[in-house]
Amino acid sequence: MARGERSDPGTAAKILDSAERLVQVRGFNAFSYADVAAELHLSKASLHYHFAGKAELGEALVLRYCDRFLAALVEIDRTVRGAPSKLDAYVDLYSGVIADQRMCLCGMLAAEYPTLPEPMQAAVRAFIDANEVWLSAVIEQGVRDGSLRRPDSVPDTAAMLVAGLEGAMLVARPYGDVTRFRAAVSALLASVVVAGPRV
Amino acid sequence: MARGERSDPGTAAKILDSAERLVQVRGFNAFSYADVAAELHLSKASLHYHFAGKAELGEALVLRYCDRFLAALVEIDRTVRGAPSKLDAYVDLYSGVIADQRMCLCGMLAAEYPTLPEPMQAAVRAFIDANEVWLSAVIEQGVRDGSLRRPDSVPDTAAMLVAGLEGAMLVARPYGDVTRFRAAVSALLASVVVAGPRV
DNA sequence: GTCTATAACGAGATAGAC
DNA sequence: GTCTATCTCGTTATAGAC
Repeated sequence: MARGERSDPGTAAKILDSAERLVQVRGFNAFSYADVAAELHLSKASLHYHFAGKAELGEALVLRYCDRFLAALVEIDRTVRGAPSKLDAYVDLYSGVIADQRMCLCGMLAAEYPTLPEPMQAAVRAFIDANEVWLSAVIEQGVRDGSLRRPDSVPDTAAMLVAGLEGAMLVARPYGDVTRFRAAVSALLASVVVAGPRV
Repeated sequence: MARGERSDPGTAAKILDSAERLVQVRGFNAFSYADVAAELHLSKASLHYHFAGKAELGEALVLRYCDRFLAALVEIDRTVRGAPSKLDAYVDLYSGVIADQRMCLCGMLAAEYPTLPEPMQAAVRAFIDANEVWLSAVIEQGVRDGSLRRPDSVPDTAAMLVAGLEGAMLVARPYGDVTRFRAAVSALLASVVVAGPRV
């Protein structure tokens, strides 16, 4: 179902799946073509056939990740009505990632940012920007209908939520479970949700 | 003035200073003995004289960082009275780090956590635990005297603040200035501080 | 305590056969 | 499209002179 992949879509997608997991767990600088090759029982040379170099693989990785994430946000807008429920659905996107012992791909890349090739850097910024734009719209909606409160301006509150979620994933990693993540996120949501029950 | 360093304290401290900066900017996996040696105009072999291997250097690095950070928390307790002012002083510790274009050392290491030698992993956990314990005490104090509100339980609110600050540093990195950091932190503080002016 | 020299290894990448 | 073989480079680490 992938949209515009060159050559054999099956193999390229498998390479992206493997590399994505490795980057989310270890980081872009701590994974290698050899790791992916071993996981897929391929040679390193085959990887170079599909992705010319690590920079190109990394760029494809982050572009696909952003596409999927933004598509999930569109899907939330399409299927969920209330602002607090939209926030819950948004948090669930992150919960699903950390449940796998992974870090958000773009959060990991933000840590490694100064070492990344420029196209990857640009994509990471675009991911963060898009998250803040989407959250700002949700906050606006919730403030209008009284379901959300904002401790500060709308964009600053959106920035707080992105930072809080990325940070909650980061800080939870050393403990290897979702408990720490849920603790921080519970307080974060409580600071913006007016009445409704928390998840 | 360093406390218990082996051999020449001057050189060892310089190595730690250089390595610390490199890890905070690039990450533990993306810096090398060669980088430190070049910066200090020393040979790689000299580094091995002071720190047997990268694992030992990394452990010394994170232990020194934790010592300093915890000492700064003790100093805040000694010199600052009100809970909101303590929070401001706490935030300033982070602001000083990001003003240098650095990530919190332990935040960076949390991202790289699965790839680290075990002694470094344990020190990262201890850093996070200590931060949450200290913040919990500040929140307790502020709730008692009415200067702070807590959106959730005390430990969960403490976890939110650690996550929010680490995440704010992480998310600000791609933009190379403190603006994004201040935005998220402004909203974060506003969600717990009852009345007083924000910094 | 610092150096040069080098070992031993793994990384990213390419050539060319099949 | 995948392979084996190889190249080149950077990495951590060690030996031994000064």
